[in-house]
Amino acid sequence: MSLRDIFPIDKWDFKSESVFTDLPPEDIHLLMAHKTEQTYKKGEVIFREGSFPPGIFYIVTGKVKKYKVDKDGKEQIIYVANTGELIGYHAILSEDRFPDSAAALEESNIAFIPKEDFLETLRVSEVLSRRLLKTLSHEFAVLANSLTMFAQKSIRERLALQLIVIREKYKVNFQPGMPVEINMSRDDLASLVGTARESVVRVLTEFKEEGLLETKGRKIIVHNINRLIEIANYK
Amino acid sequence: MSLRDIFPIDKWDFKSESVFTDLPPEDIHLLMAHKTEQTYKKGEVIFREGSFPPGIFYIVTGKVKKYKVDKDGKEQIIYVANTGELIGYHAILSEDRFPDSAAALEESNIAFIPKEDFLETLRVSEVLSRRLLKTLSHEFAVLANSLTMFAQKSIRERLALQLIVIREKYKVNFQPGMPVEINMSRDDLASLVGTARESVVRVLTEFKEEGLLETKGRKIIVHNINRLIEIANYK
DNA sequence: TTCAAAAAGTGAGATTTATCAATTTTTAAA
DNA sequence: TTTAAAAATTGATAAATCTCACTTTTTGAA
Repeated sequence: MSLRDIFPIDKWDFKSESVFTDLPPEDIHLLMAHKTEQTYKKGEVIFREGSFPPGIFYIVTGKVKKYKVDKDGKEQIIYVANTGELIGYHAILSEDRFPDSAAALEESNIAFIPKEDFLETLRVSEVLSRRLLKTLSHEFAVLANSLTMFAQKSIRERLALQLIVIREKYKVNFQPGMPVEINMSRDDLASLVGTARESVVRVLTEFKEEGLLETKGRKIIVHNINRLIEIANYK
Repeated sequence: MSLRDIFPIDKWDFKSESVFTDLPPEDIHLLMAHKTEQTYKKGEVIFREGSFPPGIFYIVTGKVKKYKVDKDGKEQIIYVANTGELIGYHAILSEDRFPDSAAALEESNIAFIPKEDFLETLRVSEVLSRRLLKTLSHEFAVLANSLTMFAQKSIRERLALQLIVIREKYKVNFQPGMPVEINMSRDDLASLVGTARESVVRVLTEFKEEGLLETKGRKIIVHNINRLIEIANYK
């Protein structure tokens, strides 16, 4: 039984399908004409909110947090993008600055595609344009869900929900029955859940005491996802 | 001096410019070929989350709340759409059900455009397609801001911010110096701020005592928007 | 205009969450 | 391996917010 059967993961994940699905080879070629690939170390910033976008980024491998920093320096993670996802296109499409920052959550391989190539491909490719419209409107649904979660759910509920969602992203070479290790700092988890680090730790302790998960160092291994789904209290 | 000079209202409002700006007359004609117009009474539902989208809606006059209802029946307003805005297109573009519900906040005149006409216009009109991409990516920035607000700001800050944002939407035939009356139920305000009605009332009372605003029945008239901006504590 | 229903407002107490100040554990560089 | 720095954890207390029960005011239909 897949998670998808018991939890609507698509409502919390941007990537229902890749932006490049069904993209004709010639479009891909045009898009990739001047791409450059670069490795970002854990914590390294890929782009910063408020700066002008030089192009878009494709996550070849790794994970990236998209976040905002408020005037007091407090960080809020908007979304965690995974291998195969495109980032940084909102700024170019809206003809504005980056609305958020992006940093590698782990060592990541990221391809850079110059703005000109992206816009040119968009101009000629109806498929790309259509796919971006689909992606962006799906993202709207995901953000609307997140927004409602932050506005209405308790920290316990939010942490349960985010553990379910983030766990999916830590499934690499996953085989059924194989344990999934969530390897995320408590500070990042707190920023994802929208709370203080101490509160995350306390609820994690509760979950441990209830036998829902175990920790190995900073790593979290979920044992009872069904119960987490119940706690998340999501219709 | 306009609000725009002292507060980044665009970061909180979807409508930086209309989706129909620069749309060639022939595209408009195609889009409007089978449009029907209908009046919705205050509170009347326009579409409901989870149902399949028959088309898109254009607000000719009036205001519409886009909201989600959670399993306990609690309502969360995602966004308040105003005269001139298009709603309901996310579901069609994402080939999914409506991600949220929409209801009239006041008596509203709303045009319905069948799905087929919208998709056909999108197929032939590069301008429409491009404009929707721009609109959707701007919406992303707005929702990311809202999300951060819910996750990190106090109720006092959130209410101050939403009063600034919502007040703009109640400027009809506005002349400088003319008072703007925000005519919104405390329940809707609470749903917009993500809190309980009582908390909204209490903070409104504080604001009144501090001389920032007055109320006339349910109507709110802001007197000191600069101070509200300070309280909102937004960079 | 009247008046009943709906909405707004108030108070007290309970609950949740944040903050601060530690202590313990983990991580990664030498 | 060792070990210092970083990260995680814990406890106590303060602050914010919610909930419930109630009163007052407003609204809109008759």
